[in-house]
Amino acid sequence: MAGSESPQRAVTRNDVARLAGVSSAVVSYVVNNGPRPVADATRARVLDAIDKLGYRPNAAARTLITGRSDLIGLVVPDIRNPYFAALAQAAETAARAHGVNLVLAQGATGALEQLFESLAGHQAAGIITASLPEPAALAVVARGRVPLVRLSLATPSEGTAIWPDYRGGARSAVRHLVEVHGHRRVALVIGSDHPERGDEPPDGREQGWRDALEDAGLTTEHLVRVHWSAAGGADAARLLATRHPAATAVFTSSDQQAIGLVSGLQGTGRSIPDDLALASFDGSPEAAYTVPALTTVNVPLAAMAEDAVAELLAPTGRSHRHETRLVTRRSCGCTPAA
Amino acid sequence: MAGSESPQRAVTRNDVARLAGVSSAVVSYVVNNGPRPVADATRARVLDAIDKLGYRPNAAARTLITGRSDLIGLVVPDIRNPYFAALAQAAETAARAHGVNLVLAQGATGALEQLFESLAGHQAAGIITASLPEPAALAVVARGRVPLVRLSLATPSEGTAIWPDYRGGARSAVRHLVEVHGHRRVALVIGSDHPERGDEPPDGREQGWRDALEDAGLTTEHLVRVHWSAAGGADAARLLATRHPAATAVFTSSDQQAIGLVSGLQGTGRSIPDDLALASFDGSPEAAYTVPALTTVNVPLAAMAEDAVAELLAPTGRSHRHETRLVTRRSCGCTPAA
DNA sequence: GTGAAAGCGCTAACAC
DNA sequence: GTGTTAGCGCTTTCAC
Repeated sequence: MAGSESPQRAVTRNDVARLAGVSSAVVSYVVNNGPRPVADATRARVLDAIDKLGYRPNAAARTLITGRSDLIGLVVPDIRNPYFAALAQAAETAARAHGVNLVLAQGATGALEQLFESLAGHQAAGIITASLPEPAALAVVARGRVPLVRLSLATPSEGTAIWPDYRGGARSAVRHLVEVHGHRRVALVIGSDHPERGDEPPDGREQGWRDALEDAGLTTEHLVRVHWSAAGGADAARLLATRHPAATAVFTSSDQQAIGLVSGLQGTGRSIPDDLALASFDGSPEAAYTVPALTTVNVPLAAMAEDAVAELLAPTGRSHRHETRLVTRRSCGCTPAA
Repeated sequence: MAGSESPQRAVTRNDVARLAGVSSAVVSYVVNNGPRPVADATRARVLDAIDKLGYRPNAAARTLITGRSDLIGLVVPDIRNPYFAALAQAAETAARAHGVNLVLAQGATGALEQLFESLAGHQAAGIITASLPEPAALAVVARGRVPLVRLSLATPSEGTAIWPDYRGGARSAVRHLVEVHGHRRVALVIGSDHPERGDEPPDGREQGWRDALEDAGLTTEHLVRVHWSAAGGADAARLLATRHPAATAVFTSSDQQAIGLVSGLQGTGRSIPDDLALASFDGSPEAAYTVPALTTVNVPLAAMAEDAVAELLAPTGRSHRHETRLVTRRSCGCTPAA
């Protein structure tokens, strides 16, 4: 349909060299812009041959010799979770901008060793993980000398970490509920991977909630622990009704929980924001389209992902925190901007 | 902290062979379970050496010689879109089950050539795309002999396709609005990548809506064309109010549009399902947590993704359609199950 | 500014 | 059942 090339064998660098009348080394210099200079005329001939032949470098051969591929791994617990989807889109964009490919892997703590093993076997340039790796998984990347950065995980662990200011963000949301809307009893719906065990390492959101309440001389008694998911939020709606009916406002640790909470409130006769003011954490895009729209703490995922990729490609070993920003919408009682 | 291995040079197959007292070929036979048999005792020695040394096969070397890597590409327009996030999670799960890694790429028609070029350079075992490739991109994979399957794209194109029964699914949803809830004027909110141009190739959802209405002897005059997104759905809310105020029910071509529509209806005095019954298409998880919960046509993404991966790994060239299933919730006027 | 050549780690004939 | 060996396509050192 297109031409008459013989597609039997892949075009190699030698074919290009032959057509351009140069050695294969020169083709390499041209393709990689170095490490040796090439005369302009020669370069043009090579480029021309590459084009004519439809030559495409073999990534495996390059990786084999350099010992480093243009792959980086991204590990998230579940890509369906909109927060991780947003994180993945940010990571893919950043990776692409740096000319590297993202290998997507889903997995939770305890199931990461295999994943890391596979990524290391590919000589991945690095791994970004939003799942907290277990020690065995950490050992794998250490042995393979694969740089690792924890993205969006404030929990202390080895390696570099890039995370949002969970504590400050939570504090600003709760402070908003207290100072702007006058709430005195603000509940916390805190996320957990295992709500029944309740042994999560704290990431600052709970502390931020305490900070804001203590700053205002209020008590921090209304706390409910559920999954991070929308289903968890629906659970929280029930728990709040039975255990903390006096709370007039609530801060949820994820937008998904907020969505589930709103859903779970249906048919209970309580509505948001009139009977219960709501602010959450994440800043996911859908927060603008819920009913009512969510007031939420925006996490700068694009900047964080960019930092994570840059860190992998040129490790500095410096962990750092990113500032968050409160976005007010209807759910806290704010009226839409005119 | 862990041991005292010398992590300077990577452990190779030769190191394993030496420790196990066999040749490197035998190590290969053990690692790959073939192509030649190995005595049990020898196998045990090799496995033991692998374990002791922490040997990990070099994927690049293997790819170089076999000409095929264990990578498959997944191309989606935007992973933040919950439909594609769900598709990606299904694809990742299926890929993992087959022992292959997923390279995530985001891109739309017109920007796929580079992406495919990169994937082909990695000797990807195949590419799953949910974005419709332009001819130039198609040429790349053809030249590189990379199997391609279009997932969730019914639009005619080259290669194999796996898609949901858009037409039948839409028809069943609209029929439900008509037959069960008695609606006579059912609007369609159809998605488009370029609503202003309106030159989308049809995928069956529009036809399914027509089918159901024509089956019932109703007119198909209420049609609005907007983006697939929640923002598009909010636009649709406005357009319906001004252009099609008589419609008493609406079928949206994506859950995101339904979410945006519900959001856009706020403050207009019309509520769902009482003033406007709503059914949509996708079956995304969040449809259960909107307010009201969405009646939607469920797309069997897990099965589709499994088929797509299987097709890449052992091409049959057979395109096929998957059945959908209507899930009724509050938005169409159905009451929750007792 | 260009070329020759030595591998990178692995697979799979092929020999025994 | 096991060992020997010839490359896969590329990068880069070292000559010229």
